[in-house]
Amino acid sequence: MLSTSVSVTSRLLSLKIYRGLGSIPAPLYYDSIIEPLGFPSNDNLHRSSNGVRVFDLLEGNGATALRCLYNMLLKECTVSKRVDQGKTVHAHVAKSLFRCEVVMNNTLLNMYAKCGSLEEARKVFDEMPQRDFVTWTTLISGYSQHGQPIDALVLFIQMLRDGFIPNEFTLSSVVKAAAAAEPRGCCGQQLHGFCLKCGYDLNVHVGSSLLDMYTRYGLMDDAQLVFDALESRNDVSWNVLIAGHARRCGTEKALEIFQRMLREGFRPSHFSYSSIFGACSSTGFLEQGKWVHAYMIKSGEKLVAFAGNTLIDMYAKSGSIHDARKIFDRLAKRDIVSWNSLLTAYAQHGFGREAVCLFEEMRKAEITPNEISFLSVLTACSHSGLLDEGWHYFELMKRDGIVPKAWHYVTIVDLLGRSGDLDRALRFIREMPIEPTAAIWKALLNACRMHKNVELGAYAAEHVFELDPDDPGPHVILYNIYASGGRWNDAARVRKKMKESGVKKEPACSWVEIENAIHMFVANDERHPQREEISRKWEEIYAKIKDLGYVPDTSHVVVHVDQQEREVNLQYHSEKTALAFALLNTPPGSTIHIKKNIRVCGDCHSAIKLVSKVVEREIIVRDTNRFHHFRDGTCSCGDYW
DNA sequence: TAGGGCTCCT
Repeated sequence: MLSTSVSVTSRLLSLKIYRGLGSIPAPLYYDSIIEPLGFPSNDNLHRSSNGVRVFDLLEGNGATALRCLYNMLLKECTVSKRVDQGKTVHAHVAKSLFRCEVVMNNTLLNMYAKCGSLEEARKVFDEMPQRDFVTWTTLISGYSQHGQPIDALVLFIQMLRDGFIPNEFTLSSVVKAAAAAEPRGCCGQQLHGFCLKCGYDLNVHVGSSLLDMYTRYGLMDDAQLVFDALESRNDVSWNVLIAGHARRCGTEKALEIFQRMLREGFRPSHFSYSSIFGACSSTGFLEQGKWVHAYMIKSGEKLVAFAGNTLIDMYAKSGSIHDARKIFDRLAKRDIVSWNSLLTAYAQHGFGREAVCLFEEMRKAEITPNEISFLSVLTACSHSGLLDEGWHYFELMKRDGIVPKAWHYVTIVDLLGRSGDLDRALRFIREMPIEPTAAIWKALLNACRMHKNVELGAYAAEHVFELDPDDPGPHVILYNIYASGGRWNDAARVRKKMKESGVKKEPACSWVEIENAIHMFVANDERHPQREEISRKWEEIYAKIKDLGYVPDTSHVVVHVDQQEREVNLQYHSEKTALAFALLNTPPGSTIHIKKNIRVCGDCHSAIKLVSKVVEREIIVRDTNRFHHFRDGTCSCGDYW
């Protein structure tokens, strides 16, 4: 028996499994193999990078050493997700005296499950002569962690039928599966009842899973109840609650829980920071986000990619593209998401040249761009009108073996549309190997609006209405195309159709953040306490920009009323009111940040360009698509958005 | 030998 084991060990070594696994540190050999066998500590052993010397020492107890070796190799394969090498170890285990051992098979099953090789894991499970509750739990968590929640739930029911008793490990995985399996079903609540009956509902692991499940269902009060009842809390339970509120745009609540977490003496991790920064960026709470960033620096937390990437996104989405770059430069170690975050930021701000430079820098650093990197650089090219560069990267992407997805095609249609070559854009749509999506037709529709092509615009709009009938945006764009061409009958028809189909234009609103407070404005707002001052300020600005040649473009008023009334209507658009308010309440010379829930209107765009010149200030407007940097009478979008 | 939180995307 002994000689067989040793010979398997030698064969493993001769198969270069050890070497193929890379650097298993020598102390690990000592801790896992040598010490349990009672060998004395040996400095040479610690320093040795050559496993052979270690195994020379093991000949005295082959079976135990071999079990340790298999466990250690499988652990290494699991951690480094090297399933191919795991299969080689599996082949040896299958021929060994351990092949029927439950624990050894559980380890193998775990290796496959963790690597996401669920078919292999299932095969091990099915072929096991004996199973225990760990066997069931391991496969359930494998399914749960790798996007097969229904399989996890089915297996859980089978487990119960076979008479196995689940424990806190099983339940935390199965609750996670329930949260992913259905948007808001009763299955999760039934499971909660089951956990309660088993006495696991207050356990920190099961409780955190339940808490997460309720936040995903949107049942925040239930989540809070679970959290309050937990018998103990750790950083994960706090982070789950913070992340839950952050995901649901409950930024203020997320910040409040974060502060409570600090008060109760828990140290935030990069998960906490990442959730907070993500929440601040999606809702535009820049000042609060900066405060948390400052706290992070003060507490000595290192800027790792995980939180740093969200911070890049936060600064970029708040309009501070230069701060986003600073964070990127300070990251000790960057991953692909770091590069993509900054690329995306440049794309959203219309910094096409910078995006192209960064993309090249990335390739020089031997980082392989993925489909998001290409999407970002293509979007940046289209937002800056870099037609040739855009084509170049589209071809490069295909050469690199990345199959373009619908959103890549959108950017190319946008790029061609922007250049004014609408026929080529249409030809491109007809020749693409995928079925055009609503977004692709929307890109063409938008180009038709820009270049005032009524016929093609109507054609593109028909496709959009068919594929995405509920989006009010395209109806408004088609209305504007007809209106700006003076075709009021057609425009009225679009309006009638909107009414009949129940599609409602989203009410426009703009907001500014001044000294930690968000001020929101809607068109013709009569209720604002400073409305008279705002109105006077705008009239003053209006007179100045008129002197510079501003002519109100009344085609942007989506109501067919007389010319004078249309001009008046235009002057009370929410972005103009927000701008007047910001001018009244911020120091001269400072940058003004405005956010809008829909696309900036064309007339406001022309007006804000001139305002930036008149007041000599930079004005940054974020709408649903992108950022506009207005400075000295021009906009970074080059009037195409 | 098994568990919970995970950033970038038209």
